[in-house]
Amino acid sequence: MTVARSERLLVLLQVMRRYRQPVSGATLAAETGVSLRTLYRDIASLQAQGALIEGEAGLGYVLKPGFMLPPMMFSQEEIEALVLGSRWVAKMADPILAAGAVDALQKIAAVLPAELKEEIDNSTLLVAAPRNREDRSDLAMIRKAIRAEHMLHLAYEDERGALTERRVWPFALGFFDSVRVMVGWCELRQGFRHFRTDRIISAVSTGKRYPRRRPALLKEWRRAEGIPTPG
Amino acid sequence: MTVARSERLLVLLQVMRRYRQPVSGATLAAETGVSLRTLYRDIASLQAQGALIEGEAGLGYVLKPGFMLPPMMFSQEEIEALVLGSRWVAKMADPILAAGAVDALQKIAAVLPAELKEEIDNSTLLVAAPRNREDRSDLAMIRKAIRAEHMLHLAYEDERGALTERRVWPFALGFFDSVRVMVGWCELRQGFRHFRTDRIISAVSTGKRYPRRRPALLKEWRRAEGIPTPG
DNA sequence: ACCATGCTGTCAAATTCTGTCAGCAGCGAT
DNA sequence: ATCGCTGCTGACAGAATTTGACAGCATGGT
Repeated sequence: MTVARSERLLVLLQVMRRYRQPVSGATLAAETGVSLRTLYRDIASLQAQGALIEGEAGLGYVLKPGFMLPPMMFSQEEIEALVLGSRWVAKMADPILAAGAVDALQKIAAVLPAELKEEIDNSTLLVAAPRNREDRSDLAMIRKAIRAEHMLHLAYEDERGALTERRVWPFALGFFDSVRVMVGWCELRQGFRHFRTDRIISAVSTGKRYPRRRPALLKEWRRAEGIPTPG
Repeated sequence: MTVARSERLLVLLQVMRRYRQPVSGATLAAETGVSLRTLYRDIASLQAQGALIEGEAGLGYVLKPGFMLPPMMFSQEEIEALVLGSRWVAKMADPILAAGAVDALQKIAAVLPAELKEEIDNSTLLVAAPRNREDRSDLAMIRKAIRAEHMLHLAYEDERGALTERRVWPFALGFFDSVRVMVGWCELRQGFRHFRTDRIISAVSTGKRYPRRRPALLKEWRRAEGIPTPG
Protein backbone atom coordinates (compact mmCIF):
# COMPACT_ATOMS: atom_id res chain seq x y z
CA MET A 1 0.00 0.00 0.00
CA THR A 2 1.18 3.48 -0.77
CA VAL A 3 1.18 4.64 2.80
CA ALA A 4 4.54 6.19 2.05
CA ARG A 5 3.09 9.05 0.12
CA SER A 6 0.49 10.20 2.62
CA GLU A 7 3.02 9.94 5.42
CA ARG A 8 5.45 11.98 3.42
CA LEU A 9 2.81 14.68 3.07
CA LEU A 10 2.33 14.72 6.83
CA VAL A 11 6.07 15.01 7.32
CA LEU A 12 6.13 17.82 4.83
CA LEU A 13 3.56 19.73 6.86
CA GLN A 14 5.58 19.27 10.01
CA VAL A 15 8.75 20.47 8.35
CA MET A 16 6.95 23.54 7.08
CA ARG A 17 5.67 24.27 10.56
CA ARG A 18 9.18 24.09 12.00
CA TYR A 19 10.34 26.90 9.79
CA ARG A 20 8.23 29.89 10.66
CA GLN A 21 9.63 31.86 7.76
CA PRO A 22 9.29 31.04 4.09
CA VAL A 23 11.17 27.90 3.07
CA SER A 24 12.40 27.15 -0.41
CA GLY A 25 11.08 24.15 -2.24
CA ALA A 26 14.62 22.84 -2.59
CA THR A 27 15.01 22.75 1.20
CA LEU A 28 11.71 20.99 1.66
CA ALA A 29 12.62 18.50 -1.03
CA ALA A 30 15.88 17.71 0.74
CA GLU A 31 14.18 17.33 4.12
CA THR A 32 11.58 14.95 2.80
CA GLY A 33 14.09 13.07 0.71
CA VAL A 34 12.46 13.63 -2.62
CA SER A 35 13.19 15.43 -5.88
CA LEU A 36 12.20 19.01 -6.36
CA ARG A 37 9.74 18.06 -9.05
CA THR A 38 8.01 15.65 -6.73
CA LEU A 39 7.96 18.23 -3.99
CA TYR A 40 5.98 20.55 -6.22
CA ARG A 41 3.59 17.70 -6.83
CA ASP A 42 3.33 17.06 -3.10
CA ILE A 43 2.58 20.71 -2.41
CA ALA A 44 -0.13 20.61 -5.04
CA SER A 45 -1.57 17.48 -3.39
CA LEU A 46 -1.71 19.15 0.00
CA GLN A 47 -3.31 22.24 -1.42
CA ALA A 48 -5.86 20.08 -3.20
CA GLN A 49 -6.67 18.50 0.17
CA GLY A 50 -7.31 21.92 1.66
CA ALA A 51 -3.96 22.81 3.20
CA LEU A 52 -3.36 26.54 3.31
CA ILE A 53 0.08 26.74 1.74
CA GLU A 54 1.26 29.87 0.06
CA GLY A 55 4.11 29.87 -2.40
CA GLU A 56 5.71 32.97 -3.80
CA ALA A 57 8.39 33.11 -6.44
CA GLY A 58 11.68 34.30 -5.06
CA LEU A 59 10.65 33.62 -1.46
CA GLY A 60 9.46 30.13 -0.75
CA TYR A 61 6.55 28.43 0.96
CA VAL A 62 4.73 29.34 4.13
CA LEU A 63 2.08 27.28 5.89
CA LYS A 64 -0.71 29.33 7.36
CA PRO A 65 -1.30 28.45 11.00
CA GLY A 66 -3.67 25.56 11.27
CA PHE A 67 -3.92 21.86 11.79
CA MET A 68 -4.03 19.14 9.19
CA LEU A 69 -5.81 16.11 10.51
CA PRO A 70 -5.14 12.77 8.86
CA PRO A 71 -8.10 10.52 8.24
CA MET A 72 -9.55 9.34 11.51
CA MET A 73 -12.52 7.56 12.93
CA PHE A 74 -14.87 9.01 15.49
CA SER A 75 -17.46 7.03 17.38
CA GLN A 76 -21.03 8.22 17.61
CA GLU A 77 -20.49 9.61 21.10
CA GLU A 78 -17.36 11.41 20.01
CA ILE A 79 -18.97 13.10 17.06
CA GLU A 80 -21.99 14.06 19.15
CA ALA A 81 -19.68 15.57 21.73
CA LEU A 82 -17.89 17.56 19.04
CA VAL A 83 -21.16 18.79 17.58
CA LEU A 84 -22.66 19.76 20.92
CA GLY A 85 -19.45 21.45 22.02
CA SER A 86 -19.18 23.39 18.79
CA ARG A 87 -22.75 24.55 19.13
CA TRP A 88 -22.07 25.79 22.60
CA VAL A 89 -19.04 27.70 21.38
CA ALA A 90 -21.01 29.06 18.45
CA LYS A 91 -23.53 30.56 20.85
CA MET A 92 -21.45 31.52 23.83
CA ALA A 93 -18.08 32.66 22.60
CA ASP A 94 -17.08 35.84 20.85
CA PRO A 95 -17.95 36.23 17.16
CA ILE A 96 -14.61 35.11 15.77
CA LEU A 97 -14.34 31.97 17.87
CA ALA A 98 -18.02 31.31 17.26
CA ALA A 99 -17.38 31.57 13.54
CA GLY A 100 -14.58 29.05 13.98
CA ALA A 101 -17.02 26.66 15.62
CA VAL A 102 -19.53 27.08 12.81
CA ASP A 103 -16.86 26.62 10.16
CA ALA A 104 -15.50 23.51 11.84
CA LEU A 105 -18.98 22.02 11.97
CA GLN A 106 -19.57 22.81 8.34
CA LYS A 107 -16.27 21.26 7.34
CA ILE A 108 -17.14 18.10 9.19
CA ALA A 109 -20.66 18.05 7.80
CA ALA A 110 -19.35 18.61 4.28
CA VAL A 111 -17.46 15.33 4.26
CA LEU A 112 -20.21 13.23 5.75
CA PRO A 113 -22.53 11.21 3.58
CA ALA A 114 -25.90 12.90 3.15
CA GLU A 115 -27.69 10.64 5.60
CA LEU A 116 -25.26 11.46 8.39
CA LYS A 117 -25.17 15.12 7.52
CA GLU A 118 -28.88 15.22 8.14
CA GLU A 119 -28.22 13.54 11.44
CA ILE A 120 -26.13 16.55 12.43
CA ASP A 121 -28.62 19.07 11.14
CA ASN A 122 -31.36 17.36 13.09
CA SER A 123 -29.09 16.76 15.99
CA THR A 124 -31.06 16.40 19.14
CA LEU A 125 -28.57 18.07 21.39
CA LEU A 126 -29.45 21.69 21.85
CA VAL A 127 -27.77 24.57 23.56
CA ALA A 128 -29.48 27.38 25.34
CA ALA A 129 -29.55 30.72 23.64
CA PRO A 130 -27.03 33.12 25.11
CA ARG A 131 -28.24 35.88 27.36
CA ASN A 132 -27.97 39.42 26.26
CA ARG A 133 -24.62 40.66 27.41
CA GLU A 134 -23.21 44.09 27.68
CA ASP A 135 -19.82 42.73 26.88
CA ARG A 136 -18.21 44.62 24.08
CA SER A 137 -14.67 43.56 24.87
CA ASP A 138 -12.62 42.42 21.93
CA LEU A 139 -12.09 38.81 22.87
CA ALA A 140 -10.48 38.03 19.55
CA MET A 141 -7.75 40.58 20.24
CA ILE A 142 -7.28 39.24 23.75
CA ARG A 143 -6.94 35.69 22.45
CA LYS A 144 -4.38 36.90 19.94
CA ALA A 145 -2.40 38.64 22.68
CA ILE A 146 -2.51 35.46 24.76
CA ARG A 147 -1.19 33.38 21.89
CA ALA A 148 1.59 35.85 21.17
CA GLU A 149 2.37 36.37 24.87
CA HIS A 150 1.92 40.10 24.43
CA MET A 151 1.39 42.54 27.28
CA LEU A 152 -1.90 44.43 27.42
CA HIS A 153 -2.70 47.92 28.60
CA LEU A 154 -5.94 47.56 30.50
CA ALA A 155 -8.50 50.06 31.67
CA TYR A 156 -10.60 48.14 34.14
CA GLU A 157 -13.49 48.81 36.42
CA ASP A 158 -13.46 46.59 39.51
CA GLU A 159 -16.41 45.29 41.54
CA ARG A 160 -16.68 48.50 43.50
CA GLY A 161 -16.79 50.63 40.39
CA ALA A 162 -13.25 51.93 40.87
CA LEU A 163 -11.44 52.55 37.64
CA THR A 164 -7.80 51.53 37.28
CA GLU A 165 -5.23 51.24 34.54
CA ARG A 166 -2.75 48.41 34.52
CA ARG A 167 -0.36 46.49 32.41
CA VAL A 168 -1.08 42.77 32.52
CA TRP A 169 0.34 39.59 31.03
CA PRO A 170 -2.70 37.67 29.82
CA PHE A 171 -2.38 33.90 29.58
CA ALA A 172 -5.85 32.39 29.78
CA LEU A 173 -9.51 33.01 29.13
CA GLY A 174 -12.20 31.39 31.23
CA PHE A 175 -15.77 30.74 30.10
CA PHE A 176 -18.27 30.60 32.91
CA ASP A 177 -22.01 30.32 32.75
CA SER A 178 -22.65 33.97 32.31
CA VAL A 179 -19.31 35.77 32.45
CA ARG A 180 -16.00 35.50 30.73
CA VAL A 181 -12.80 36.10 32.60
CA MET A 182 -9.35 36.97 31.40
CA VAL A 183 -6.61 35.60 33.62
CA GLY A 184 -3.26 37.34 33.76
CA TRP A 185 -0.32 38.50 35.81
CA CYS A 186 -0.97 42.05 36.94
CA GLU A 187 2.10 44.28 37.05
CA LEU A 188 0.26 46.78 39.24
CA ARG A 189 -0.63 44.27 41.95
CA GLN A 190 2.30 41.95 41.31
CA GLY A 191 0.05 38.94 41.34
CA PHE A 192 -2.42 36.85 39.39
CA ARG A 193 -5.68 38.64 38.76
CA HIS A 194 -8.97 37.77 37.09
CA PHE A 195 -10.64 40.34 34.89
CA ARG A 196 -14.27 40.00 33.94
CA THR A 197 -14.32 40.90 30.27
CA ASP A 198 -17.55 42.87 30.66
CA ARG A 199 -15.74 45.18 33.06
CA ILE A 200 -12.83 45.82 30.72
CA ILE A 201 -13.22 49.41 29.55
CA SER A 202 -10.44 49.14 27.01
CA ALA A 203 -7.60 46.79 26.20
CA VAL A 204 -4.74 47.75 23.95
CA SER A 205 -2.00 45.39 22.91
CA THR A 206 1.45 46.79 23.46
CA GLY A 207 2.88 44.45 20.84
CA LYS A 208 5.66 43.56 23.29
CA ARG A 209 6.21 40.10 24.66
CA TYR A 210 6.12 39.57 28.37
CA PRO A 211 9.20 38.06 29.91
CA ARG A 212 7.74 34.76 31.12
CA ARG A 213 6.35 31.87 29.12
CA ARG A 214 2.65 31.21 29.04
CA PRO A 215 2.68 27.52 30.06
CA ALA A 216 4.80 28.40 33.10
CA LEU A 217 2.38 31.14 34.13
CA LEU A 218 -0.57 28.85 33.60
CA LYS A 219 1.00 26.12 35.69
CA GLU A 220 1.91 28.49 38.49
CA TRP A 221 -1.55 30.02 38.47
CA ARG A 222 -3.15 26.58 38.60
CA ARG A 223 -1.04 25.67 41.58
CA ALA A 224 -1.80 28.95 43.33
CA GLU A 225 -5.53 28.52 42.77
CA GLY A 226 -5.60 24.80 43.38
CA ILE A 227 -7.03 24.05 39.96
CA PRO A 228 -6.30 20.62 38.53
CA THR A 229 -5.13 20.37 34.94
CA PRO A 230 -7.96 19.83 32.50
CA GLY A 231 -8.39 16.58 30.66
CA MET B 1 -2.09 11.66 -8.17
CA THR B 2 -3.69 8.54 -6.95
CA VAL B 3 -6.79 10.20 -5.70
CA ALA B 4 -8.65 7.23 -7.09
CA ARG B 5 -7.63 4.93 -4.33
CA SER B 6 -8.51 7.09 -1.36
CA GLU B 7 -11.82 7.98 -2.93
CA ARG B 8 -12.57 4.35 -3.46
CA LEU B 9 -11.96 3.77 0.23
CA LEU B 10 -14.43 6.51 1.08
CA VAL B 11 -16.98 4.97 -1.26
CA LEU B 12 -16.36 1.63 0.36
CA LEU B 13 -17.20 3.07 3.75
CA GLN B 14 -20.41 4.55 2.45
CA VAL B 15 -21.46 1.30 0.84
CA MET B 16 -20.83 -0.52 4.08
CA ARG B 17 -22.94 1.99 5.95
CA ARG B 18 -25.84 1.47 3.56
CA TYR B 19 -26.02 -2.19 4.42
CA ARG B 20 -26.76 -2.41 8.10
CA GLN B 21 -26.27 -6.14 8.08
CA PRO B 22 -23.07 -8.00 7.30
CA VAL B 23 -22.05 -7.75 3.65
CA SER B 24 -19.87 -10.22 1.81
CA GLY B 25 -16.59 -9.07 0.40
CA ALA B 26 -17.73 -10.17 -3.05
CA THR B 27 -20.66 -7.75 -2.89
CA LEU B 28 -18.47 -4.89 -1.76
CA ALA B 29 -15.96 -5.69 -4.50
CA ALA B 30 -18.72 -5.52 -7.10
CA GLU B 31 -20.08 -2.23 -5.72
CA THR B 32 -16.69 -0.57 -5.75
CA GLY B 33 -15.79 -2.06 -9.11
CA VAL B 34 -12.73 -3.89 -7.99
CA SER B 35 -11.51 -7.46 -7.67
CA LEU B 36 -12.09 -9.43 -4.52
CA ARG B 37 -8.37 -9.53 -3.81
CA THR B 38 -8.12 -5.77 -4.00
CA LEU B 39 -11.16 -5.39 -1.80
CA TYR B 40 -9.42 -7.36 0.93
CA ARG B 41 -6.47 -5.04 0.53
CA ASP B 42 -8.78 -2.01 0.75
CA ILE B 43 -10.38 -3.31 3.92
CA ALA B 44 -6.95 -3.81 5.41
CA SER B 45 -6.07 -0.23 4.44
CA LEU B 46 -9.12 1.16 6.15
CA GLN B 47 -8.51 -0.89 9.26
CA ALA B 48 -4.92 0.33 9.32
CA GLN B 49 -6.25 3.87 9.22
CA GLY B 50 -8.41 3.20 12.24
CA ALA B 51 -11.74 2.21 10.74
CA LEU B 52 -13.68 -0.19 12.95
CA ILE B 53 -14.52 -2.91 10.45
CA GLU B 54 -15.25 -6.42 11.59
CA GLY B 55 -15.03 -9.36 9.28
CA GLU B 56 -16.24 -12.82 10.14
CA ALA B 57 -15.83 -15.88 8.01
CA GLY B 58 -19.14 -17.16 6.70
CA LEU B 59 -20.91 -13.85 7.42
CA GLY B 60 -19.26 -10.82 5.91
CA TYR B 61 -18.21 -7.36 6.99
CA VAL B 62 -19.88 -4.91 9.36
CA LEU B 63 -18.85 -1.33 10.00
CA LYS B 64 -19.26 -0.31 13.61
CA PRO B 65 -21.30 2.87 13.90
CA GLY B 66 -19.08 5.90 13.64
CA PHE B 67 -17.68 8.45 11.28
CA MET B 68 -14.55 8.19 9.20
CA LEU B 69 -13.23 11.65 8.46
CA PRO B 70 -10.94 12.15 5.49
CA PRO B 71 -7.85 14.29 5.98
CA MET B 72 -8.88 17.86 6.56
CA MET B 73 -7.44 21.18 7.57
CA PHE B 74 -8.66 23.23 10.50
CA SER B 75 -7.69 26.83 11.10
CA GLN B 76 -6.45 27.93 14.46
CA GLU B 77 -9.83 29.38 15.37
CA GLU B 78 -11.56 26.20 14.33
CA ILE B 79 -9.37 23.93 16.38
CA GLU B 80 -9.64 26.24 19.36
CA ALA B 81 -13.39 26.15 19.03
CA LEU B 82 -13.35 22.35 18.91
CA VAL B 83 -11.09 22.13 21.93
CA LEU B 84 -13.07 24.62 23.99
CA GLY B 85 -16.34 23.00 23.02
CA SER B 86 -15.10 19.55 23.88
CA ARG B 87 -13.90 20.77 27.24
CA TRP B 88 -17.29 22.19 27.95
CA VAL B 89 -18.95 18.92 27.04
CA ALA B 90 -16.40 17.02 29.10
CA LYS B 91 -17.41 19.02 32.16
CA MET B 92 -21.07 19.66 31.65
CA ALA B 93 -22.59 16.66 29.95
CA ASP B 94 -23.35 13.22 31.29
CA PRO B 95 -20.47 10.81 31.81
CA ILE B 96 -20.81 8.94 28.53
CA LEU B 97 -20.98 12.02 26.34
CA ALA B 98 -18.24 13.60 28.44
CA ALA B 99 -16.10 10.55 27.82
CA GLY B 100 -16.78 10.97 24.12
CA ALA B 101 -15.51 14.52 24.31
CA VAL B 102 -12.37 13.46 26.12
CA ASP B 103 -11.76 10.64 23.68
CA ALA B 104 -12.25 12.90 20.68
CA LEU B 105 -9.77 15.39 22.09
CA GLN B 106 -7.25 12.66 22.74
CA LYS B 107 -7.63 11.29 19.25
CA ILE B 108 -7.03 14.70 17.78
CA ALA B 109 -4.10 15.35 20.10
CA ALA B 110 -2.62 11.97 19.24
CA VAL B 111 -2.16 12.85 15.59
CA LEU B 112 -0.74 16.30 16.13
CA PRO B 113 2.99 16.91 16.21
CA ALA B 114 4.34 17.21 19.74
CA GLU B 115 4.60 20.97 19.63
CA LEU B 116 0.95 21.40 18.73
CA LYS B 117 -0.17 18.76 21.18
CA GLU B 118 1.38 20.84 23.90
CA GLU B 119 -0.52 23.79 22.52
CA ILE B 120 -3.74 21.93 23.26
CA ASP B 121 -2.64 20.81 26.71
CA ASN B 122 -1.71 24.37 27.55
CA SER B 123 -4.76 25.70 25.87
CA THR B 124 -5.69 29.03 27.30
CA LEU B 125 -9.41 28.56 26.96
CA LEU B 126 -10.86 27.29 30.19
CA VAL B 127 -14.28 26.14 31.21
CA ALA B 128 -15.85 26.63 34.57
CA ALA B 129 -16.11 23.65 36.82
CA PRO B 130 -19.64 22.24 36.85
CA ARG B 131 -21.80 22.86 39.83
CA ASN B 132 -22.79 20.02 42.03
CA ARG B 133 -25.95 18.59 40.62
CA GLU B 134 -28.48 16.27 42.07
CA ASP B 135 -29.19 14.95 38.65
CA ARG B 136 -28.97 11.20 38.57
CA SER B 137 -31.00 10.75 35.41
CA ASP B 138 -29.57 8.39 32.87
CA LEU B 139 -28.87 10.80 30.04
CA ALA B 140 -27.09 8.15 28.03
CA MET B 141 -30.23 6.03 27.98
CA ILE B 142 -32.35 9.03 27.06
CA ARG B 143 -30.01 9.89 24.18
CA LYS B 144 -30.23 6.32 23.02
CA ALA B 145 -34.03 6.43 23.12
CA ILE B 146 -33.98 9.68 21.15
CA ARG B 147 -31.75 8.19 18.47
CA ALA B 148 -33.90 5.11 18.18
CA GLU B 149 -37.15 7.10 18.40
CA HIS B 150 -38.29 4.94 21.27
CA MET B 151 -41.10 5.86 23.64
CA LEU B 152 -40.26 6.38 27.30
CA HIS B 153 -42.22 5.65 30.44
CA LEU B 154 -41.60 8.64 32.65
CA ALA B 155 -42.14 9.24 36.34
CA TYR B 156 -41.85 13.00 36.71
CA GLU B 157 -42.15 15.52 39.46
CA ASP B 158 -43.29 18.90 38.17
CA GLU B 159 -42.52 22.36 39.52
CA ARG B 160 -45.19 22.08 42.20
CA GLY B 161 -43.86 18.76 43.42
CA ALA B 162 -46.76 16.83 41.91
CA LEU B 163 -45.79 13.38 40.76
CA THR B 164 -47.10 12.08 37.43
CA GLU B 165 -46.50 9.15 35.15
CA ARG B 166 -46.57 9.60 31.40
CA ARG B 167 -45.54 8.09 28.16
CA VAL B 168 -43.53 10.54 26.07
CA TRP B 169 -41.82 10.60 22.70
CA PRO B 170 -38.41 12.14 23.36
CA PHE B 171 -36.71 13.89 20.47
CA ALA B 172 -34.24 16.40 21.87
CA LEU B 173 -32.05 17.23 24.81
CA GLY B 174 -31.28 20.81 25.80
CA PHE B 175 -28.23 21.95 27.73
CA PHE B 176 -28.78 25.14 29.67
CA ASP B 177 -26.45 26.84 32.08
CA SER B 178 -27.47 24.83 35.05
CA VAL B 179 -30.20 22.47 33.99
CA ARG B 180 -30.73 19.92 31.28
CA VAL B 181 -34.06 19.48 29.66
CA MET B 182 -35.51 16.61 27.71
CA VAL B 183 -37.98 17.69 25.05
CA GLY B 184 -40.73 15.37 23.93
CA TRP B 185 -44.29 14.87 22.90
CA CYS B 186 -46.35 14.02 25.95
CA GLU B 187 -49.14 11.51 25.34
CA LEU B 188 -50.77 12.50 28.63
CA ARG B 189 -51.06 16.20 27.77
CA GLN B 190 -51.19 15.73 24.00
CA GLY B 191 -48.57 18.40 23.47
CA PHE B 192 -44.90 19.26 23.56
CA ARG B 193 -43.47 19.26 27.05
CA HIS B 194 -40.07 20.02 28.57
CA PHE B 195 -38.79 17.80 31.34
CA ARG B 196 -35.94 18.94 33.54
CA THR B 197 -33.76 15.89 33.86
CA ASP B 198 -33.17 16.50 37.55
CA ARG B 199 -36.89 16.12 38.14
CA ILE B 200 -37.16 12.83 36.32
CA ILE B 201 -37.76 10.19 38.98
CA SER B 202 -37.39 7.32 36.58
CA ALA B 203 -37.34 6.77 32.84
CA VAL B 204 -37.79 3.38 31.29
CA SER B 205 -37.47 2.71 27.61
CA THR B 206 -40.42 0.80 26.20
CA GLY B 207 -38.31 -0.41 23.29
CA LYS B 208 -41.16 0.57 20.98
CA ARG B 209 -40.85 3.19 18.29
CA TYR B 210 -43.15 6.15 18.37
CA PRO B 211 -45.28 6.72 15.29
CA ARG B 212 -43.81 10.02 14.11
CA ARG B 213 -40.33 10.82 12.87
CA ARG B 214 -37.91 12.78 14.99
CA PRO B 215 -36.97 15.49 12.48
CA ALA B 216 -40.67 16.22 11.92
CA LEU B 217 -41.29 16.53 15.64
CA LEU B 218 -38.24 18.72 16.05
CA LYS B 219 -39.34 21.00 13.25
CA GLU B 220 -42.86 21.28 14.56
CA TRP B 221 -41.64 21.97 18.06
CA ARG B 222 -39.28 24.67 16.78
CA ARG B 223 -42.13 26.34 14.98
CA ALA B 224 -44.42 26.10 18.00
CA GLU B 225 -41.75 27.61 20.26
CA GLY B 226 -40.45 30.12 17.76
CA ILE B 227 -36.94 28.74 17.89
CA PRO B 228 -34.79 29.26 14.81
CA THR B 229 -32.81 26.32 13.45
CA PRO B 230 -29.28 26.15 14.80
CA GLY B 231 -26.25 26.74 12.63
C1' DA C 1 20.14 42.33 -15.79
C1' DC C 2 20.52 38.79 -12.72
C1' DC C 3 19.43 35.43 -9.35
C1' DA C 4 16.40 32.73 -6.56
C1' DT C 5 12.35 30.69 -6.67
C1' DG C 6 7.62 28.95 -8.06
C1' DC C 7 5.41 26.29 -11.51
C1' DT C 8 4.36 23.24 -15.71
C1' DG C 9 5.26 19.87 -19.53
C1' DT C 10 7.42 15.63 -21.17
C1' DC C 11 9.10 11.10 -20.93
C1' DA C 12 11.47 7.00 -19.37
C1' DA C 13 12.59 4.40 -15.26
C1' DA C 14 11.17 2.97 -10.74
C1' DT C 15 7.60 1.81 -7.94
C1' DT C 16 3.15 0.52 -6.72
C1' DC C 17 -1.31 -1.34 -7.52
C1' DT C 18 -4.35 -4.72 -9.39
C1' DG C 19 -6.15 -9.08 -10.98
C1' DT C 20 -5.61 -13.97 -11.22
C1' DC C 21 -4.59 -18.18 -9.14
C1' DA C 22 -3.81 -20.94 -5.26
C1' DG C 23 -4.42 -22.34 -0.66
C1' DC C 24 -5.74 -22.30 4.36
C1' DA C 25 -9.13 -21.38 8.21
C1' DG C 26 -13.50 -20.50 10.56
C1' DC C 27 -18.56 -20.77 10.69
C1' DG C 28 -23.21 -22.60 9.75
C1' DA C 29 -26.26 -25.87 7.46
C1' DT C 30 -27.10 -30.41 5.77
C1' DA D 1 -18.35 -35.04 8.80
C1' DT D 2 -18.95 -32.83 4.75
C1' DC D 3 -20.17 -29.04 2.08
C1' DG D 4 -20.67 -24.27 0.90
C1' DC D 5 -19.75 -19.64 1.96
C1' DT D 6 -16.69 -16.47 3.50
C1' DG D 7 -12.40 -14.16 5.45
C1' DC D 8 -7.60 -13.91 4.75
C1' DT D 9 -2.73 -14.41 2.88
C1' DG D 10 1.01 -15.41 -0.51
C1' DA D 11 2.98 -15.20 -5.24
C1' DC D 12 3.49 -13.22 -9.57
C1' DA D 13 2.87 -10.80 -13.99
C1' DG D 14 0.78 -7.02 -16.29
C1' DA D 15 -1.36 -2.43 -15.69
C1' DA D 16 -1.17 1.92 -13.71
C1' DT D 17 0.90 5.36 -11.14
C1' DT D 18 4.65 7.85 -9.21
C1' DT D 19 9.10 9.62 -9.45
C1' DG D 20 13.24 11.86 -11.19
C1' DA D 21 15.66 14.37 -14.76
C1' DC D 22 15.55 17.79 -18.03
C1' DA D 23 13.76 21.85 -20.20
C1' DG D 24 11.40 26.00 -20.11
C1' DC D 25 8.51 30.03 -18.52
C1' DA D 26 6.92 33.48 -14.89
C1' DT D 27 7.53 36.37 -10.97
C1' DG D 28 9.70 39.11 -7.33
C1' DG D 29 13.69 41.14 -5.14
C1' DT D 30 18.51 42.92 -5.67
